[in-house]
Formats: sequence, C-alpha cells, structure tokens
Amino acid sequence: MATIQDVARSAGVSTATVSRVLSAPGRVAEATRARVLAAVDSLGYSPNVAAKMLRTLRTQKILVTVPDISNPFFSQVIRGVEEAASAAGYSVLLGDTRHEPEREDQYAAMLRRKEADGLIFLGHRLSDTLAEMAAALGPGAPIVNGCEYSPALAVSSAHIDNQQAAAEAMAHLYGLGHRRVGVVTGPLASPLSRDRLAGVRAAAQIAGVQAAGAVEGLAVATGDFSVEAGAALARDMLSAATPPTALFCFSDEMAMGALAALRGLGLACPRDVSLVGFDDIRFAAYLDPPLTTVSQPMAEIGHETVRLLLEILSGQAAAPRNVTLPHRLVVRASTAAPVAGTSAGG
Amino acid sequence: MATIQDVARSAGVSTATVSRVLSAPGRVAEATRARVLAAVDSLGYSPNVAAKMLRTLRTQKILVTVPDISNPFFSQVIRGVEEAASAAGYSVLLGDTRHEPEREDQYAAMLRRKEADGLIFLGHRLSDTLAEMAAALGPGAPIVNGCEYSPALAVSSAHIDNQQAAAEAMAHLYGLGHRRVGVVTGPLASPLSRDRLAGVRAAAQIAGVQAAGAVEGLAVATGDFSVEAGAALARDMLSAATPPTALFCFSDEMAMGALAALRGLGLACPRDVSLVGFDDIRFAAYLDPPLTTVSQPMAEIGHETVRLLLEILSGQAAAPRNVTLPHRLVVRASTAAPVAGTSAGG
DNA sequence: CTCGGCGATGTAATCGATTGCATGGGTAGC
DNA sequence: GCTACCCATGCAATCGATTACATCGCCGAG
Repeated sequence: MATIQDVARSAGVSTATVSRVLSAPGRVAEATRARVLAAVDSLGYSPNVAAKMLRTLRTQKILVTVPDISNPFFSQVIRGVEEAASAAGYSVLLGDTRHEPEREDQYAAMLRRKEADGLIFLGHRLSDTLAEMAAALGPGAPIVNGCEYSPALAVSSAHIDNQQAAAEAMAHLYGLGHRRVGVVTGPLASPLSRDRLAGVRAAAQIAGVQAAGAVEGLAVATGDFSVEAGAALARDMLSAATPPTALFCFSDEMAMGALAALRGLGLACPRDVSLVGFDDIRFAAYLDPPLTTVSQPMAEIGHETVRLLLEILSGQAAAPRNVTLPHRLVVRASTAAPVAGTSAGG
Repeated sequence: MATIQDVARSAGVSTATVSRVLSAPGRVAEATRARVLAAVDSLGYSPNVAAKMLRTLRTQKILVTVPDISNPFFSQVIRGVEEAASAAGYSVLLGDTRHEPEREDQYAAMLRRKEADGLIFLGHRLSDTLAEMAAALGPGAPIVNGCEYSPALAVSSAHIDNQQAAAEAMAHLYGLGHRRVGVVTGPLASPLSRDRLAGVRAAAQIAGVQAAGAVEGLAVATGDFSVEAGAALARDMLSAATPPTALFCFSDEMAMGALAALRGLGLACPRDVSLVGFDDIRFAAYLDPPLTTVSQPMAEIGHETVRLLLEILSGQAAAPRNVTLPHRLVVRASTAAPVAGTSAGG
C-alpha cells in the first residue's frame, strides 16, 4: 500500500503538495500537479481513510438504522439511501435495531463516537441520548428521520402526508359505499400510525356527515406491520357479530395477512370484503386480487433523507426541514362496492 | 470528547497504562486498573476509532455486498449477517451493487483500501481484482461468499445444497404425477442457478427411467428472480401448445409473478397448474394458495458467513471452507396431482 | 533599484491511539 | 547480602494524512 510519502518522493515534492493536489488542485502549479498525478497513479496510491479520518474528523459514512431490514418497505427505502449516499461519496453503515432499545443505544453510541458523520433513522424511535443531542445541537445535529415525522423531535425528516393519505384511502372506501370499515394500524407509539388514524377518523366523520348516520362505525385494531399480525387481527375483526365490509391495513404486509385470513374464513375479496393496504411494495400488484394501496415513493424518501443530511453536514441547515413527498392512492382490484345484503344500512 | 490523554492524566498514569487496561487488563495491577477504569467512566471515555484503526489496521467493519437489497431473500440474509456481526463487535457496511459491475468494483476498492476488515458478498459476482486477490492470498483472503458456491473462486462460502434441493422439488412434482414441468431459472451465469438446473435435470432423468417415457420434457426459461420476470415467463410457458402442468420457479418472487400470470390466463393453482417456489420468504405461506417451496435458512446463512469470515480474520483458516446448510422442502397447497385429462400421458 | 506582495512549495505540528523497549522496585535463590 | 529475574509502568516512536505557518522566488510599481 503506497503512502503519501511514497508519492511525494516519487514526484519529487513534499507530502503537503501531494495532499494539496488531491484536495485543492487549484493551489498547485500545473506542471507539479501533473507530476504528482502521474506518481499517484503509477503507484496506485489512494489515501488511507483512517489517517484522513483522524485528521479531519470526517468519516464519509452515514449510519442508517431501521427497525427491521427484512421488511420490504424499509429495504426499498434503504436502497434509495444507499444509492444517494454512494453517489455523494458516502458509504452506508447499516444498523438493524430489531425494535430493541439496547441496539438503538448501541448505534446511537456509534454516532456519538463519531464513527459516522450522520444518522438516518427509519421508524419513529430515537434513542434518548440522541434526542438530547438533537435538542442541544439544534438544526446542526446530523440526524434525519425517514418515513416518519415526530414534531417532538426537532430533526429534519422526509415522509409522506400520512394523515391525508389515510383519509384518501378511507374516502375511497366510503365512496364505494362501505359503511363498516375495520382498520388495522401499526403501533400507536409511532406518530405515523397516529397520523394515519387521525386521517381515518377525519374521513369517517366527513362521510358520516355527508350521509347522515350512514357510517356505522370504525373497528380499530393495533398491529405491528407484520403479515402475522395482519392475519390475526383481520381474523378477529371478520369474526365479529357485524363484521366490517372493508379493511384498511397500515401496511401491505398486514394486508397480505388479512387476505390470507379472510380466505381462511371462506370470504372473498373484494366480493365479501374490500381491502386497502399501505406502501405499495413490489408485491402489492401481484397479490390475488391485486391490492389497492397507498403508494409511497420509497426510493425518493431514501434520496431525500440523504439530501437533508448532506445539507446539515455542509452547515447550510438553518432549521430542521420536514419534507413531505407525494403519495398516491393506487386503486386495484381489492376494493369494490359492498354487496347490498351485506351492508346493513342504517 | 475525552481522549486517552485525559484519562491518563485523571488517573495519574501514562497513556500506555490506560491502553493496556482497555486491551490487556491482565498486564496491569489491580489497584491501577481500578483507578483507570474509574477515570474512564467518569470521563465517559471511549477510544477514537480512527486513531485505533490507523495504528492497528483493523476497522471492525464488515463490508456486505448484495445485488439487490430490496429482494426479501437477500434482506433476510443480511439481517442474519448484521446480527452475527454486531454480536461479534463488528459493524456492517452495506453495498447494493444493483448487478452493476462498476458498483462492484467500487466496493472492491473499499476492501482493497482496507476500509473494512473483510467482505461478504451475496450472489455470484466477485470483481476481478478481488478474485485475483483471493487467488493470491489463498485461504487468508478475507472474502466469503454467501448463498452461492463458485468452485472457481477459492473462497469460503455458506449455502444450501442447491442441486439436491432442486432435485427434491422436482421429485415432489413427479411424485404427484406431473410429467410436463416448466422451470423458471435465475441467470445462468450464477452457479446457483446452474446447480439447481442440474438437480432439475437429474430428477427428470430419474423420473423418466422410473416411469419409462413418462416424462415428456422440461421447458426451461431463464429469469432474473424478479416478480416481473416470473409473471412474463410463466405466461409464455402456459400459453404454449402443450403447456406444463407444473411450474418450478427458482425464487418465491418469481413464483408470485407466476401465480399472478396463471390467474390472468384463467388457470387455477393447483388445480390446473402446480407451483413450486424457492427460498421460503416470509410471504410464501400467505399467498393464495400457500406456496410449496424450498426453505433456505436465511438467517443461518448470514450467521455462518460471518463465522467463516471471523475465522479467516483470526488467522485460523487453513483452507477455504464451503459450508452446506440444511434446506427443507415445505409442501403447502400450491402443489397437487395434475387433473387426469390435463396430463397427456405418453 | 528596491520593496511589497503574491503564488508555489516546504517544514513540521498535530490528530489519538498502540506497543517495543527501558526502567525501577521487589523478591527469590544461593 | 548479592545477583538475577520479573512484574508493573513509563517513554517515545509510529501509523498516514492535513494544514498553519514559513520560506523562496519572481514580478510589478514607484
């Protein structure tokens, strides 16, 4: 491994000059620069990152933590992060927290030890020590939230308008004539779930006013975004005395579970039960029936979080920015008007 | 940020002693050690990784490259890698190569620059420069292959017995009475696909011998593991003059695509077409019908690759080891005996 | 002709740890 | 009581870059 010393010797200059050629090419004379560059690639030199890091306190690394990397929604966002990061000359340190606070703390410590220049966390949980750090450093804290937006944490974030998106999904169901809708949320500790639930309630209210008394109610169950939870909760809801005619799941994964559950109960989708998911993961269009869902721009969320982080790292961030990216309700075949007999109209 | 100097001063010892307390506690007297440790946590000291890295040439990082992180199979393997790595005190640098050679080279360069102690690559492609490095360093090269096994590359690896697994899947279909089977492979550049195909052929031959002339043939199409490819290729195969009565896809994703395609053609699974997938991703059991598939121990593959890499890094590896982990054919509802009329027996 | 100034380059301190070698005190063996 | 050795610890070189400051030569203005 050639060092900067070797290059300097081979080009007949000092290490300072070599360093300048590589980082501030303008400050060194044309001829010298050429000589140095020749030496650089004849020796195949590339700077030692550890030395550079020690000196500059910059790692060129972004730490990305995610509650569950095997969740396709997150893995698509991460793909976007990786893409944008590597385009900007950063590498990605991956942390799968598995929803465990100790692991969150462990990764938080990495950031505090400056093993990465910044942190992008997907999901809503930020370790306490980092929350303090964010509060202390203000907009300069190199921490960005992806997918979620927690007003309590004063950090930049990239996400969709979850409330609005959920309201649209519900409006779609009400528009089709559904009156009893079951909702399978994510953990309510997450603002994202609460926002969506708020959207759901707002839509229900509007629908109730428009068709006075026609909305019979909302069954709400709290899931954890997994197929298994979707299946279990959908089964419960659909086994109730007056089951909903439509189900809205806060993730496509849960919708997949719900689909399996309703089949298990001998019900058909959308004939007996309409189903709406959330995320539009790659498989949503390939389910049977193809899933109506809220499409999130996953790659774009990833890109945007990186952009926000780089903005902070370059010192240009005056205040946290919360970027709302566009979502889209994708109507496929899993939603339809309820069969007349089923809808016990008020 | 407290440095080792601060700790030394505060404990009234030299930096050498502090360093020894932290890395070779046995070599320092009880009383001194206690004093140093007290100073360490009163100052909240933790060593600067860049400095340590510079001095020791160890990064405590593992680079993991993957052709597509958004593929749930890979993301589950990565989850296993991350888990084992972090348990061993390593962090994971993620590289999504997107099947692009330039990105592979870019990450290969990271390893050569020693930005990570070792590389785990999922998939079959290893950049040329690293292949040379592996050849040159022999078993000492800190490179491990996950999921795949390429005899040409003398590197350690963790994977299942793909040939055997594919043969079992085919035997299952033949055992049910299928005679015309369509196979949707992955890219044949990958040994994994070739191994599975060899298993398929071997099984076909055995079935042919056992039930003389009964096996009418094998339609083989080459996919790329994606839902889209699965859908397109299945559609083609099933539209043939004498379509297969069963399909074997080399990934669950492609099987999902195939499922959608056959429904699109008005066919039912398993009544008209049986379907076997590969991987047993989390969703396989939730499809309609639940998918018969070859289950791979994804987390375990991840763990094992880390174990192999650590073995190399500790200098204990005398020769590359290729670890075969157990797979399991999981029979669910997507496979059944072909309907009599459909099977145009010889 | 001289001096100020600037552009190009070199010198050397510095980042924060690790570690080979030196040192000094204590102990055991004879 | 002396020597030899060992254990605990300190000293200082070192890893490979960056960069503030010093230096040198040259040019143009007065």
